[in-house]
Amino acid sequence: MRKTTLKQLAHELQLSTSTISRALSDNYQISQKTKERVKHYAIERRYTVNRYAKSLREGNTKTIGVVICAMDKPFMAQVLNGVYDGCNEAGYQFLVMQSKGSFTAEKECVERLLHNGIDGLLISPSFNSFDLGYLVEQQAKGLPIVLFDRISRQIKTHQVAVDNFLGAQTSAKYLLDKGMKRVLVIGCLEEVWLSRERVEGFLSTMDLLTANEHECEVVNVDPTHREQLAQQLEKVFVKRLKSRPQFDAIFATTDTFTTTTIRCLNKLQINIPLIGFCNSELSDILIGNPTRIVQPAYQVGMAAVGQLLQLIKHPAQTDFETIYLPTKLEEGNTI
Amino acid sequence: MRKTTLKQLAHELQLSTSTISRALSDNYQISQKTKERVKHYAIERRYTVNRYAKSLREGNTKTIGVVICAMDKPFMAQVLNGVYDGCNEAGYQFLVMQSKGSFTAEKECVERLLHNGIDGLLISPSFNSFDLGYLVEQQAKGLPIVLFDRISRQIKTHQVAVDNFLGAQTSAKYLLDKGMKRVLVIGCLEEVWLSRERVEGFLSTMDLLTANEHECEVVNVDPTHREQLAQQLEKVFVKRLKSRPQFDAIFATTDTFTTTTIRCLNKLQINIPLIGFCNSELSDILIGNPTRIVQPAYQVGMAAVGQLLQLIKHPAQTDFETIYLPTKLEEGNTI
DNA sequence: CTGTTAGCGCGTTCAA
DNA sequence: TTGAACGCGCTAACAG
Repeated sequence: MRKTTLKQLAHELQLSTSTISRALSDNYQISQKTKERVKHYAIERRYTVNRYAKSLREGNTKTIGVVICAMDKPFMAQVLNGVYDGCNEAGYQFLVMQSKGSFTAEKECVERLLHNGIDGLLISPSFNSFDLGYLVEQQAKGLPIVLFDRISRQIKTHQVAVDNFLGAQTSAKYLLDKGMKRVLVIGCLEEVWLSRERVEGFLSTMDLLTANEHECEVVNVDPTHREQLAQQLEKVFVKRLKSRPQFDAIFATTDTFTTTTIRCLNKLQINIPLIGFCNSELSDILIGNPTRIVQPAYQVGMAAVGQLLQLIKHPAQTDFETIYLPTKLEEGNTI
Repeated sequence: MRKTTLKQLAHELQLSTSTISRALSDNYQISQKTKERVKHYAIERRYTVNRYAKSLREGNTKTIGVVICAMDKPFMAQVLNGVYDGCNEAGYQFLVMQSKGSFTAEKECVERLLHNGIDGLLISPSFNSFDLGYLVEQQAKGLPIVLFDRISRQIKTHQVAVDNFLGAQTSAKYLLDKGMKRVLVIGCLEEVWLSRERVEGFLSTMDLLTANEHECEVVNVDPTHREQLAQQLEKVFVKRLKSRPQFDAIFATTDTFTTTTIRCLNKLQINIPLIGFCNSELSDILIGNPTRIVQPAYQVGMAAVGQLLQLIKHPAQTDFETIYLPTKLEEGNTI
């Protein structure tokens, strides 16, 4: 199991380790002949550098840390897929940590990654992370950081997000085209930018295109616990939809809201058009076949890695950029 | 960004690096007083060991490699979640590589992990991997390997699988209880153990409980390309279900078969009870509300890590174990 | 109980 | 064009 080392190659070729090292890295000081001999032999002996020794020597790790809420949510799994490809292309690897939505856990994740040794950090702060001071602190110590998904103005750095505002506007336009202007909007209690932007984008278009004649209502729920969420929504639906159907459609502002809404509507036997954010592969075979707003998850991951690698390469960078990627509307057959 | 080192602590406390090292690892040779002084100061200076130096020195990496087909499939994402928790508990970390279903890519993944440095390998071979000789080879060189999900007799080691046979039997029993014995079974063309075991398990119970009076038919399709799969299934459904409904239900033997079946049935406007393997979080709100066979994905990941760590700890191990975890049946409301 | 020394594998001075 | 020597940060064998 012991891997071949430079020393062994050197011994076997009757050369010094430094010559081997230089030959393998195509150093100009080495003769063509020696280079070829060394390279050839290295392949034969299946030599590969010891990453740990190299990292120790060079002071980098060729590893980036990724902190997310949970990797078994479709959106995040797709993002990770993008991160994976982005890293591979560049010869990097990545370590994932899950905060499970806890701010404390999130800080611990970063701590552990730091302890582990990373060249940069990719993070989607949990919706409970109001104070990103701990990130600013690490940044000041020299850690390259890129925020994605849930971005924030608290920290000056590259960021990658989905254009939630535009996505929501598109949804509103879509509904209005179908003649629907009485919409029940499922928003979020917390100060979650994601949901808020979507509510605002939606209403802005509604206001503009209907000259304020829309009859939308925003319901804010607490997304923290899955079961509680279902209960909250059920209550809302019973009250607003069951007796007198005063709404043309529902707009769900997050993936979880969309799927939980389907669950509740189905349970309550309520039939009402639904449009909502949804990134599952199965979004086209969900009950009621809702119209979906799909986020470019893979591209988010890709772009975020790109930004981070660039930041690692140019640490002195001070001109930061926030990339907004567009969503895609996938029509269901009920609206 | 430069982290505190043993040397710095040593200098600042007027001790030698070895004393610091020993104190921090609670070596018995160090006096209580010194230990406390050192530990206290280390915390104050926010010292953490350099994993790379430690690994280089100790010859291990505290990292395990994981090779899977794709991490954005619900089942695998859930497995990874289990792997994550299992690793974290033990102070290990893991590196994921995706084979995307290609045998060549799979071998390259292992190669890259090896190059990177891992203490052990967790792998779910792709359904195109007929020859696991390359794994046996690495095992012979001393690499601890654990197979999960798609297990194989080609390699003697710990393995973790889902009890596919039993799960399929349960499905058959479930259908028979409902009086359904004319079942269209969607199986797999390739020699994929997963699907085959499920077909066999299903038929075995059908044979037993109906004394061969069942009227099942097994259709084998090629799962390689998603779109082709849909076309194949559509053809099958048009031929067998559209004109004369000679079947009571469909049994889909993989997650992909289940969801693609739903897609096709929906498109063709065919209404027939469906039971199938499905591990998505959204399986309860799929069109037609099929009955699902859910695999204990998280537990598979957990158990596999457990096995691997044990193997890493006791490399001489020769008494191997294959763990079979039970599936769970979740009733839909249409069967 | 503590310090000195050596070496894990590598890349990079400095010397030849 | 090549080699010797050093040190990245750490642990362990060997001294005292």
